[in-house]
Amino acid sequence: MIDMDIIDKFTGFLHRKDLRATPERMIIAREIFLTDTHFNAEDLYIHLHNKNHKISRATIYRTLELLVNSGLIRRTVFDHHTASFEKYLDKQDHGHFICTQCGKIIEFFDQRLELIHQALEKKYTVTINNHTHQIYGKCKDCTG
Amino acid sequence: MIDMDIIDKFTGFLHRKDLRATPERMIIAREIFLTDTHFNAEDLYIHLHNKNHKISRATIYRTLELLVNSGLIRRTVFDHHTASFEKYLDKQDHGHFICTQCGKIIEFFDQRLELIHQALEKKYTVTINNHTHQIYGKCKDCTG
DNA sequence: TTTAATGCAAACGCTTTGCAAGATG
DNA sequence: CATCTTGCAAAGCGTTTGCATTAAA
Repeated sequence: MIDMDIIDKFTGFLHRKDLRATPERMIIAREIFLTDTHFNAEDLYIHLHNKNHKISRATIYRTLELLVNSGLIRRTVFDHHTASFEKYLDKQDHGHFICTQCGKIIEFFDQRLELIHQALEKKYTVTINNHTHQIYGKCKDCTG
Repeated sequence: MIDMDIIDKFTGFLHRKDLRATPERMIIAREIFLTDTHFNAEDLYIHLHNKNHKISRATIYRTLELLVNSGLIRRTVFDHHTASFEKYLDKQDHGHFICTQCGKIIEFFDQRLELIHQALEKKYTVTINNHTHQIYGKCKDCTG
């Protein structure tokens, strides 16, 4: 089960850091890994409360940070205000196309990006840790 | 004079939109185009007050929005909170490398990005309006 | 039983906005 | 003189934090 895998990885991370596997953390991790969308903290808060999991916003924010640090989810800021999160386990690096009309997000991948990064590291003698590549425009349905 | 050019373009934009070329707007536009760095609203506020231009933050935010809409400056959100701005007249499209240690920003350009965008437009039938490409890591001086 | 996590509500930081006073075309 | 813009202060919004209470190991 993929779920189990994720829960295991998260508890492993928590133990290594001497942190506790609380019910709240487990619920949050499980719910995130049952869905496959981009979401923000408030989405998650509402989703959890709809499922009768009364977890505070504070705990959600704190747990999202842990999940980011563990590498299990990725945080992206698409525009100003509101950070977006997505599951990131065993997922290949990708950019995002965001439709400015309907909000749809398309994940895209292009190997040439890797070449651009390599060239950059070489040219400026820098070390790359992470990156974000966001493209804004109109999707197929919203053009016209 | 490049300056004059920018002031002209801005007033042209304002007139087209039936907006007024107030002293505050002219001062802000001039100061932005006298410098060549990335800056945020607060930087600009302080800079203006150091030069004894007592312009309110509200007006700065409102004018920055106009300048973005006119295409004369570009707005980028590097990480959460605080939007960054840069002069964008006659400037080629570029990405940003941001050193997570010292904050230095390197602008980089790679023609292959254009190819990636073309492929994306074709593959998903989308229209691209703009994009941001940010790379985080350590610069030459901060590695080690 | 020690140390960490939760929830609450208040604080935060950047940005936006309502409104009265003032300036522009 | 009609309309737009300014400055102020207050509100907005997402996020973080201090603190007392509760719970994990």
